[in-house]
Amino acid sequence: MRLSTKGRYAARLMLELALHYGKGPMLLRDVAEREEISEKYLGQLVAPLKAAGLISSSRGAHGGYALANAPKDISLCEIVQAVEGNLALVECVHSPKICSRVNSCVTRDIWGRLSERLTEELESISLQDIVYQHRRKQSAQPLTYTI
Amino acid sequence: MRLSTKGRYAARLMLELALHYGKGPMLLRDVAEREEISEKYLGQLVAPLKAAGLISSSRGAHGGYALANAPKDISLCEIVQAVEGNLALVECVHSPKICSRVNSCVTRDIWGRLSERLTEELESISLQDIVYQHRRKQSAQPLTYTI
DNA sequence: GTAATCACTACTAATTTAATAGAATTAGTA
DNA sequence: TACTAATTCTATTAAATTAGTAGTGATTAC
Repeated sequence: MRLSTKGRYAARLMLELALHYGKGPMLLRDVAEREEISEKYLGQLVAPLKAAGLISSSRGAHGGYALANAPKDISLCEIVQAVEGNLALVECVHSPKICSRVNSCVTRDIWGRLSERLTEELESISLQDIVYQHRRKQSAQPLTYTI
Repeated sequence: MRLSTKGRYAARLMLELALHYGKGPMLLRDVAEREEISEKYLGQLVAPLKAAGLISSSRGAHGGYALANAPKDISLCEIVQAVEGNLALVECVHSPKICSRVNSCVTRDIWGRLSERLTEELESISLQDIVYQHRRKQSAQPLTYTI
């Protein structure tokens, strides 16, 4: 029950855009370098994020990507959902037709409620929260070199 | 971020054993028939469940499987964990060594806390709870044939 | 001793994941 | 207009995972 790289990388991509918020579009190349993720692979993740209205892009020279809204108005849930699809822990929760047992299957109900709880948790975390936690953690980090 | 058939089938297998609790060992063949799951595949799931101390088995004629403890004393968390391994949403939470960024990566902290919340939710659901909900649902079910 | 049952191991087809590669499109600027 | 920098789109692929199937061996009740 692991989150794939899509969701994980999308979260890191969005964090970089949030850290750059208000400073114009950010190059995908820079995001890729800072997060040590393949630029080409990130290139595939921005499409669904844009389709979901979470980021905007400008092409050509001096182009790049920027958050479509303020960090406080973007939830982690939206980010993960954009790249991973619905967050149901089992497929039958969203696609009842795939199983003939849905009407009698109590485990489906349980997985459904758990999926809702998980979604609520993800909704409660905003990109702004992640920025705060990142800044706090950065300032607590020891330097990686000695003077 | 889906639960695999291992976790889902294990939950259904354990529910059948719980419904049969106190009536001696239950044949895997009967579990397979009632739940419409391949008996051979279920045969692979019982090994980790037994290793985790959740079920006991008796071999030979009149053998079968039974819960090792009362349904109220077995949590859904134990069942899923037995067959799926640890419930971390991302691998680096339990295996920090696989990524050099763990010390500075704030998203790892977030996935870690979410994994904990999910684990708590699963711990709060006992097999007895599932039996209750199953019985309630069964009695509310309309008959599948008309008189 | 034989039939019934669990136990163990090996194999496999299909799907998903995690990319890589390259051509096409768009926009700013000299 | 031509050039360059950037996103956008589509195809391909190697590796890993999933969801089984198959067969043989070990154990026990009768």
